[in-house]
Amino acid sequence: MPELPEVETTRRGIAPHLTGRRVEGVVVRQPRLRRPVPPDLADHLGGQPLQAVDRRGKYLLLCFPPGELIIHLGMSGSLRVLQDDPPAGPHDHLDLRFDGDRLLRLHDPRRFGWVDWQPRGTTHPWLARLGPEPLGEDFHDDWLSQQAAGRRRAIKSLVMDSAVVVGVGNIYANEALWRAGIHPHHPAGDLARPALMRLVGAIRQVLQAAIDQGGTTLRDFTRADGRPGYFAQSLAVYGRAGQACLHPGCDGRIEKAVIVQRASYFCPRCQPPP
DNA sequence: CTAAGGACCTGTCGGC
DNA sequence: TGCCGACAGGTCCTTA
Repeated sequence: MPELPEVETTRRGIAPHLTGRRVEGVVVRQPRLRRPVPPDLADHLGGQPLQAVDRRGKYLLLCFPPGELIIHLGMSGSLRVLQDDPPAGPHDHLDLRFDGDRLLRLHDPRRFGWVDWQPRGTTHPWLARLGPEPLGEDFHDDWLSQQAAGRRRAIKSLVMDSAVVVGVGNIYANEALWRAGIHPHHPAGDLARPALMRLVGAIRQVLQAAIDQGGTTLRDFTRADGRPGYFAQSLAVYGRAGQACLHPGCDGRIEKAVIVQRASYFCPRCQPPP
């Protein structure tokens, strides 16, 4: 479910309801997520005020004075802010109860998400390896060129590598490559500089547009307030196999192929094979 | 070092 | 209508 725009939408949805409030209780119903939920979460969080909700790539960071609670939503996770204490349903694995009867509830049917504690001043090993934020100033032409140089792997695989740039998942990788006119299977190291420049711009544009529209709702993604995101209607290639390419004047039809184990959609005319 | 494949889970959808 | 396999937004770890 969540790529960077969905995580950012979630962050913006929960932060205003919880920032400044203290944790009054922690309920773990299912500790077996992708990694085990730390058994001592309540010791870290109890009585602590939430200072901010930050995001790094697709990781949410709930910041408290002694450290940060890291939450990754995996494929199917979502967070909701609820009032009072409504009954938990299936797959409601974790609750954080805050003052004012606010409840932050983690729901994750596939349990690919995970939660961990990071003491203040330390960096979790998984966060330490992350590349630049796609919407930040450290993600630029020089960086992508340097990362692509000498690499034989498919460009789609490269931009989905979180050490290269964070937050570009399968949907938005497909969309950005279409916008940039690059075939997803093109060897990264063979791409000319102008193509890589277009790709940097396209990644930025597609992610920003998706954030502006509240993320993409496919199947079970809903925002923290329960409303859907609207970017799905803006998808140009993802899920559009067999349909007409949306580039003006192009008479191509979107094709689907599996590249590096993931569904890839592209226009064979706008994105010529290498 | 690089790149590909497997693993972790459940729910949904299409086809027979 | 019912069953079964394929597939789904992620990413770490192992293997070659």
